Order: sequence, then structure tokens, then C-alpha cells
Amino acid sequence: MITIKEIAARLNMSTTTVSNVIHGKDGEVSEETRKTVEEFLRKVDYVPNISARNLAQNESKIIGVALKAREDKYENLIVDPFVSELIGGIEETVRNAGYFMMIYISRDTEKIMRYVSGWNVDGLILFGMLDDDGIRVSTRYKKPIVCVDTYSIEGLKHFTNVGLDDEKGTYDMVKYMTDQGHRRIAFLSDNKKGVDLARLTGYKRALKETGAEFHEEDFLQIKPAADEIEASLEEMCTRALKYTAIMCVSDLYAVTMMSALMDRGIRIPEGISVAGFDDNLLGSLYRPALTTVHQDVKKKGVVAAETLLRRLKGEETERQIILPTRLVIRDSVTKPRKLALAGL
Amino acid sequence: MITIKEIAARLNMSTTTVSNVIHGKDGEVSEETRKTVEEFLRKVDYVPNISARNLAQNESKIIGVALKAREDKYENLIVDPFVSELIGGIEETVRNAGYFMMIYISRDTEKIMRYVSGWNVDGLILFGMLDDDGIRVSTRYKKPIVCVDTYSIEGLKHFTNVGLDDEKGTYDMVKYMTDQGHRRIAFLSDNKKGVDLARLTGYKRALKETGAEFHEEDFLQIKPAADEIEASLEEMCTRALKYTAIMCVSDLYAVTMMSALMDRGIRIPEGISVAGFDDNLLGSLYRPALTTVHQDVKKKGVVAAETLLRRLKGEETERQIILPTRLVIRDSVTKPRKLALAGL
DNA sequence: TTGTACGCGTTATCAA
DNA sequence: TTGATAACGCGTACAA
Repeated sequence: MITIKEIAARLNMSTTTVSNVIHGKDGEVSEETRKTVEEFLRKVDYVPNISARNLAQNESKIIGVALKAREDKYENLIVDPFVSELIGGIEETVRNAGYFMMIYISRDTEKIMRYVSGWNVDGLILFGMLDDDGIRVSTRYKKPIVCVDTYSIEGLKHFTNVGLDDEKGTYDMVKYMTDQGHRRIAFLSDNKKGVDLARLTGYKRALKETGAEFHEEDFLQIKPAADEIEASLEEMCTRALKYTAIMCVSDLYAVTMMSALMDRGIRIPEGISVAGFDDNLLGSLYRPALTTVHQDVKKKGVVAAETLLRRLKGEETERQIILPTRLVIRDSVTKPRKLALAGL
Repeated sequence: MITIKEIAARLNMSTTTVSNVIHGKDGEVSEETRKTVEEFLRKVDYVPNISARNLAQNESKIIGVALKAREDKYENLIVDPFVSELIGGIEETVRNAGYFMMIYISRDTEKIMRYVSGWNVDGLILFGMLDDDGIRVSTRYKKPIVCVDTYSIEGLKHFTNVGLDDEKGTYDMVKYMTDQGHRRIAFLSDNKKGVDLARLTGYKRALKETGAEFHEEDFLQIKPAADEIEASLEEMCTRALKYTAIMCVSDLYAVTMMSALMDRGIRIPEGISVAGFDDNLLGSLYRPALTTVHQDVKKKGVVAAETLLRRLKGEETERQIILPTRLVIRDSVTKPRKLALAGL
């Protein structure tokens, strides 16, 4: 844990000279002293004290990742494969740019603010915030903010958003289903806000194009909390009998639902077709392999981090960056039963 | 971003007094000034600058989590459900203790060292290190270190390890299989080091107790790299025909293998029994639901963090903490074919 | 080309 | 009970 001061003392020179060498300020220093110092630095394995540097430069080199926890879903957010993949993308990008990533999870916006200003975080990536939370943070934190998957119009005045064309994703999938002949299609999710709302909207649009009408009962609400999930699964499985297909808001829910249906003797896709959204390991490893809407979550993280880094350099960036989706056709969606029997 | 100095100026007192109030040093300060200061602090929403505090106290309040990346497996480590669950447990514990967690991923021990000393990290949790890497780090970093899942005897002289009774885990499962009548049981993994070796050893021990002998060909090696996995799956599936059961080193591999087998028309468990290790979402959601060895990964993270925090407080801790495993019997293991046909 | 001296925000020591 | 002042390690303006 050697300091510049000590190095200077041992080398009989000033701290300025040592510092200049460290920062590669050629021209400020003679070739000879440069070599002497560099060699010595290597020998003693000098590592600058980042806190001291932060203090002197008023720059922390930290990218904060603030995750807002949701009570009902996971005891621990990071376990969500979506979140971990997102963080993976952010971490990699941030690290390669010479920054550090610090994760902070809380339900309390206040705490997030204290953390952010205490560490003097250079930039912030927000996920899982309610729309007004993001705005509240941005009015008090004057450095760049990038949100992931927010649907706040108001918020875009305050920060950049990296999102997905969720509406088109489900639209394309449900269109694919109706093209196969499905008409009675349910939608499965646990809420109707933000991303989920957009996906619901796409589903409704594709449904409408066939002339079919959406009824409130076509919305199957799963309750993810541990003590409620079994009951909600049971209920959904009986209600599902009226449909030939289910559009699920995530791969996790699609796989959960498929297992619940199969446990009750319903075959997939012969008995009922099921589609997911996300395209993660869960669906690709399952049998029947899940037909789903692909999104590149890691890329979302990478793009969010890259955008933030660009703004840190003073560049202007788009207010809104929308990543595309893509259909992944596998085995969990087929023609509806009657049509299949008729040989169509 | 108001500072103590400014607060002192505005209140016409010294920084010392303000600082004393902040740190609740009653007795050092009159009741009246205490109230004045506290009120003012609340009003201006004072947040201490952590870098400055670190510098003054030579304590960072950071717990470093250093993950050593492995080339062949994931482009990004955090995506591994094991890793994210582990981190989740660590994060929660660390945060509740008033510390911050900083993740650092690298293949380069040198870089990890620079990071650790640069940030003056108070304590370190290591995962995925080769045994000598851990030792190398510990000889240069003089603060508490806790390793997760290391099998280095030598290392225990240098740091505490939080591990699992891996050997017993597979032993119990393979014993369960042999009790069901299985004799030809293969073992599937991607390497034979550390944790994998321990699990292999437990498998061999249970096998031996039946009088069966382990041959090198009973080891099915999966190649997880994207461009090799399909070929290795194909090869393993043909070799698997000689066995009535496969003990897999992880749920991920178990599920991967089950899907590969089912894709080739082999039914599970009727055609072949498959068992996993870990007990994560992948296996519980799969159908047939995976029979597996349970471990509490989140708890591993919690215990690792708690142990580190205890050592930070100066407490002595055990050198080695071994968490238990537990069998989770579901549907992917049954009696072997011939015995089942004979009605046993 | 090199050195001196100060500031960054906080805590701690010691004197008033 | 309160207040100066030094110290933590680094960067930098300015002087030599």
C-alpha cells in the first residue's frame, strides 16, 4: 500500500514528478527520470488509492446500478434471470471502459439517493423503478441517468430510456398464432403496467385484426408469491380449457404454465398451444421446446451502459432507444385442435 | 452535495462539533447544539462523502466479490444461476450490515489485486479461483478472505472456506439409485476438479458398495462451449444407452441431457433415469420434474458474507464451514427397466 | 524539468 | 462543551 509521497521520498524527487510519470505526461518529464520512476513503480507494485483520487478529482469512476425491489416477486432480485443477464451486460461494458459497477438494491428511493450521492457515483442505471420514482431521482441527482424498460413519457424529459418493442413482440407472436388458425387466445401475466401493458396491447391488436374481441376474462393473472402460486395455477388451468392458445408475458410463466397443464393431463401443444416472451434457457431446454419472442437482454445492459458512458463523455444521446424482438418458432405452438383434426 | 465545512460555516460553529453530532457523540456536545445541528442536517439532506471518510479512516466499507471467469463456460459469469443466487445472498447480507458490495470479474489475478488494493476493500469473497490463485491473493492481501467452494487444503491455512458436502450429496443420490436396483450408472460432468471431483468421488463410493466397478468410460464428459455442445450431446446419448441411470453434476446438465435424450426418442425415466445436483428452477419446472440433490446456494452466499463480517469485527471463525445437502425426490428417477418390467 | 503548496471532505487529536 | 489543526493520498497550479 505504498503512496506517491513515499515513492518520491525514496527516489529523491517530488510527488509531482512521480504523478506526472504515472499519468503519462511526457514532455513534462525527462526520459531518464521517467524510466527510473516507471521501473520503481513496477517494482513496488504501486496502486493508486482510488478514494484519494476521487476526492482530488471529484470523479468516482463508479457506475451505479440501482434496482428497485418488488415485494411480491423474488426474495432476491438478482436471482431473476432477466436481471442477472442485464447486470452481466452492464458489468462487462463498464469494466472494459475502466469504470466500476456498484449495485444497490432497495425499495426506498431515499436510500438510493443517499447511496448515489455518498459515493459520488458518476452515472446511474435505473431498473424496476416506477415512473415517478425515476423522475424523483433525476430531479435531485444531476448526473446522467439511463433507465431500462421504463414506459414513462414524462420521464424521457429527464433521462434516456433503453427499452424493447414489447408491443410488436406480442403482436407478431399472436399474429403467428391467429395465422395458424387460433381464435381463442388467452394472455397470461401478473400485472398490467409498463412492459406488461405494452405486451398486452400488442396481443389485443393482433386479436382485433381477426375480428375477435378481448374480454377481461381472457386475462389470466398469475400470482407469483410462493403462498399463492399454486392456487392461481389451479384456477388458470381450469379457465385455460376454453382456449386453444395462451400468450404468456415471459418464458418463466410459460414454462410454469406448461408444467401445470401437463401435470393435469393436458398435452402441449396438442391440447393447448403456449408461447413465451424473452427467450432464455428455461424455454429452450424445456420439452416441448418453447416457441417464444426473443429479446437480447444482455445487449440491453450493454446498450444501457454504453449510452451512459457516452453521456459521461459529454455526448448527446437519443432520448429513447428501442431494441427489436424476433420470433423464435419451436414446438409449443401448433395449429388448434379442430383444425389439426380436419387436416388443415 | 453540501459538506460539513459548509454546514459549520452556516451554523457558525466548528466542523468538529458538526462531526460529533453526526456520529452521535453525546456528552461531547450540548443538547441544544445537537438539536440545532440535527435539524439543519435534515433540512439540507446531508450525505457524507464516502471517499473522504475512507481516506480519513482507512476503511472503505466495501466487501469485494472477486469472480474468476472461466473461458469455456459462459461469456458472462453472472448469468450462471448459481453465481447470481450466490451474489444475491452476499448482497443482501452485506447491505444489511451497512457495507457495500463491489463485484469484480476477471481471469487475471493481478487485476483482481489491483482492484482490491485500489479500493482498499475491507474484506474479500473469492469464487471460482483455482486453489493456488486464492493463496496467491491471500499472501498479498492482508485482510480477511472467505472462499466459496474451494477444495484447497493448503488454502485453509490462509482463508476460510464455505463449501458443501458434495461427496455426500452424490453418494446419497447414487445410493438411492442403487437401492432402486440400478447398477449401470454413468456420471456426467465437464471436468474432474474441485467440486466436480468431490461429487465424482461420492458417486464412486456408492457404486463400489454395490460391488460394481467404475470404469473410465462411465464418465460422460459434456463440452459446454457453444460450438462443441451439440457434438458432445450426440456422443453422450449413444453412450448412454448402456446405462440405466445418469448422475449429473448439475441441474443444468441434467436438464440439458434429458432434453437431448427425449429428442432422440428415449423416455425419462422409463428409458433411463436422470438425477441432478443443485435443485434450482430449471429442474423443478421441467417435466418429468427432476430428482436432484438440494443445496441452498443463497445461504452459501449469506454464510460467506456473515463469516467475513464476523472476521471484520475481529472474531475468530472456523476455517471450514460445510453446508449440508438433501435429496429431493421427484420424477426423473425410477426403477431400472428390467426390474420394472418384472414388477419389482 | 522539477518542486512547493494547497485543496478535495472527513475524522481525530489536543488545546481552549 | 467547543474549536483549531493535522492527517489521510492524490492531483495540479504555479513557482523555481
